[in-house]
Amino acid sequence: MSAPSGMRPTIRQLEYLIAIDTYEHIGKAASACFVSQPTISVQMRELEKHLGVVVVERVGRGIAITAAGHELAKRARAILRDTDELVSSAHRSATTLIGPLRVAAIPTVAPYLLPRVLPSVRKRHPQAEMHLSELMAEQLTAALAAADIDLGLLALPVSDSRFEHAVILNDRFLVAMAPDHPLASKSRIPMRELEDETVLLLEDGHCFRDHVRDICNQVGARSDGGIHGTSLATVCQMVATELGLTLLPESARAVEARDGAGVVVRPFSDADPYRQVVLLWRRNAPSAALYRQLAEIMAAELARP
Amino acid sequence: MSAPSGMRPTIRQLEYLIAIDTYEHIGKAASACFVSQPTISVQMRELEKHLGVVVVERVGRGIAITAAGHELAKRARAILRDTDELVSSAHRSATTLIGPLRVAAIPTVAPYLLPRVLPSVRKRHPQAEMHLSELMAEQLTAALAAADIDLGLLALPVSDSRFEHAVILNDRFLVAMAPDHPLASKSRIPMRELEDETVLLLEDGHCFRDHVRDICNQVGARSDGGIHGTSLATVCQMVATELGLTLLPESARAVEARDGAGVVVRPFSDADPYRQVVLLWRRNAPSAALYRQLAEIMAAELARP
DNA sequence: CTGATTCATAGTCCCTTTCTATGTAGAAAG
DNA sequence: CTTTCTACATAGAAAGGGACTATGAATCAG
Repeated sequence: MSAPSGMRPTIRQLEYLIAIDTYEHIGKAASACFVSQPTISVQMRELEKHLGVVVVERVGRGIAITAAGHELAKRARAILRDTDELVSSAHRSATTLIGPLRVAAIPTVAPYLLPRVLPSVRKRHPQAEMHLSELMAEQLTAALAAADIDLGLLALPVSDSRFEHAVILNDRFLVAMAPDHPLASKSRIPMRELEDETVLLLEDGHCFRDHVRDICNQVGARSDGGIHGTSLATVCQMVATELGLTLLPESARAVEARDGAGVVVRPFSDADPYRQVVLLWRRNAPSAALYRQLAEIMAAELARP
Repeated sequence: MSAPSGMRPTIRQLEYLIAIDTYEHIGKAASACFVSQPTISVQMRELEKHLGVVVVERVGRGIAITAAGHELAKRARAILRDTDELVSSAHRSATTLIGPLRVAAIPTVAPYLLPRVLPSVRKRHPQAEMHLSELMAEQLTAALAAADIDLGLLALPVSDSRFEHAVILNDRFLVAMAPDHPLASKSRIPMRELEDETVLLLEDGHCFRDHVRDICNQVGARSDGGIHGTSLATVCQMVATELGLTLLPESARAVEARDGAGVVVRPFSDADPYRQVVLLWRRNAPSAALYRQLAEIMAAELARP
């Protein structure tokens, strides 16, 4: 395919050939190419040597292009046109995302935030095909580092100097419980009330699990039972069956604590824990500037209720 | 169209880009291109500078090609493919006529020999489009010298060192007369018998007119009357109406002295004058070798009755 | 922490391209 | 027929660019 090829002509030789075909006059062709007349002569000789075909024929005091030369010039024109298109395509992609944009989000973010931010992303980069995937934080950062994906949506902390991030949402934690739960009677819940409550967790590997357990450890809630849900949806179903309570990110409220889900949420009264959801990319990613723009678009989208 | 463009990438840069897109590894790309590793690095940096877009991104200890780079590589592949096609097209045209082959013949040759030789020419060069024209010797040689045409079919003599020719037919002169003419009773005619006959000529400018008049001058025939035909067909019609006799090239016999044309032809008994019909081209024409081949094909075609 | 791998950088060399100056051939003019 | 002009070819020199070697920096593995 891309052979070693010391045997391909030069772009410049093709330019000269086209100029000759256009003017049928070496001097004028040289002027048009902003080079001296011998330059054209020499390069055409060179081209003829490589191609094994005579392109220009001396006739009288001038020249004539051969039929073969004319045919080659026609092809050369097409090649240069394609080359110019390649160049302008490159310029376009300097300011616009091109090709598939591979985005991954952690499972506690994907179902709740992606549907809200994707439309505005598509609006900003309509021609950018998007590939979405759902990965837990650890695999997500590995994939990002290996350039298997371009962008990540996850929660802080992310400690890796190879990455750069922008916060797109401060996502409050809410207490989620069955409507009949004793605490449900209060509109705001003091943290201490969680003491002695059973807090249901996600299974291992979810960073949100760690967030929740940290809080539980602070207030002395039981969170080490053998009960783990594989997703927030599962955990909420368990909450609805009164197996215990849990914490939910506010972003999940509309989906998981919707009317009829059997789950109600309450904010804390004496604290305001939250997770920071960020857009993450490789620090030296070529489109880092565009990614920062994207983050702002997402944050703006999420800011309005 | 063919701008000065120090701004176009180099073919070689495109080759390197493709290699990188193929291997996603600078070292392997370098090996594939038979150059050292820094060569690829430097040229890619150069390409990126020109195009204003990042093509390769350092990731870990290796590299990844950007979406933009992949897109550019795709275009580059097409460009190189077209370039290779240009090269092989050039090689083809080194051994085969390409593009329009512009052929002119003098009026006393065109109607009689072109129909006989063209089929074999087409057979030899099926893809060569042919442009035919009819020009008298003087304009024909001028057009050939100016490269307005590629080949000429005419009769010797041609004295111009810029040209080269090959004889394709020795074309005997025959006496043409009305069937009732006194000389028609003889199967072969002594030249002297033309003395005191009126020989009809073509109008000025036809080389065949000169050939005929030379012969007339030798034997003392009257050929300076005010009667001139604009073509051999016209002259033959005049002969049929018994305005006089004329000489015809044997090649015209089948057409002009066909049964029912009112003209019969007889060879000379004591001489064998003829004209030499040649294929003519510019000595330094790139396809001179092919033209010589063509002449041989024509001669062979005309040799069989 | 050490060693290996991979790409980037620096400096040098050399080939290629291009230039200027000159030669040569054909065409037009006297 | 000679002169002169125009146009392209050639030769030699200068400049530029591409490629190489050697080395440095970063990452990952053991």
